[in-house]
Amino acid sequence: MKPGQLGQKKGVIECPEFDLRLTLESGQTFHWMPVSESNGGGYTGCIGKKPVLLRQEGQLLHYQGNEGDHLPDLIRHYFAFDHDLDVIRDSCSGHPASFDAAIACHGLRIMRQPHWECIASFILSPMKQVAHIRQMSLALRETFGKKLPGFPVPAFPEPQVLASATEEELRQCGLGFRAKGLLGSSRLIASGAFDPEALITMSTEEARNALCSLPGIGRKVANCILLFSYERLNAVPVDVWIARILGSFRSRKATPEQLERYGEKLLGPYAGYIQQYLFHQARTGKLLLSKASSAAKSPKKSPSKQPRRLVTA
DNA sequence: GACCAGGTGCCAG
DNA sequence: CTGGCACATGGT
Repeated sequence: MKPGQLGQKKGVIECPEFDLRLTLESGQTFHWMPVSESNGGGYTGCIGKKPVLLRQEGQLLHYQGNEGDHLPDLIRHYFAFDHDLDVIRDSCSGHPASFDAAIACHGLRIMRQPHWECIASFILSPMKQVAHIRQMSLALRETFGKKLPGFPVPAFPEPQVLASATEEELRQCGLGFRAKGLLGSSRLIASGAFDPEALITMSTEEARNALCSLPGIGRKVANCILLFSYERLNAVPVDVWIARILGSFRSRKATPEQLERYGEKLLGPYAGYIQQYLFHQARTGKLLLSKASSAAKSPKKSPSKQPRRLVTA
């Protein structure tokens, strides 16, 4: 393709019940770059290897990308416009706090992200805030990813590329102890010993076990990947936030796996979706978890673990 | 400066 | 099986 034509394909598609900003900033994907208002607003990023600029105006989504990338279908699939959000919202109408969160997060969709990109991104996630995961993932793209002419964000590097890097090179992207897991997982996939595509036809349980066999992936990260890349909409990743929330619904000192099963049961067939609504509300301070939190962490003192109360703002 | 972040792996009881 | 701890980094 000639350079002059890059990024010249424009169009618009309908996007009912969709909030682009909310979806891209909800902590399921990490590389989309906001465009300043003075430059027209919106976000630039890649859907797999295909770069695109997106701008939402009400129920319309304007896109700009490369000729021949079949962007409308790609976009609809990536953002899962086929998910029926009304059904999902109503699936938790029996649980007030969840229902409130679902209404507040109207238009937040669980995406279908490319498998490897999602696996790698969540290997970066342990003990990091969303903003930091974003930094690391962008650093990997800048350092190892393929540049996409006319667009600021490079593609996510293939497993083969990361597999041939050194752990030290990965650490220079700010990964810290996560570099080892990412390198190990890259190698297993690059060598063919692990095939992300094979999980598609597995049961959720089998797929989770497969993911947990990769270095740097435990149950929480596996559930994120299942939810955000393999359409397992009932998968419940139990992180610190969800543990607090579910713990306040139920009781303190349940194991993460107990909380996960409790969440699956409480939140229903779309538990992963509802979990994401609760996660977003809690993380953005719209679910108030009462402040007894810092007291529960003093190393030596008696562990007076009071349950944190959950209140809707 | 302490505290916390979309946890995992490993080792001792 | 459970509890405890090291592991890196960057922002409040």
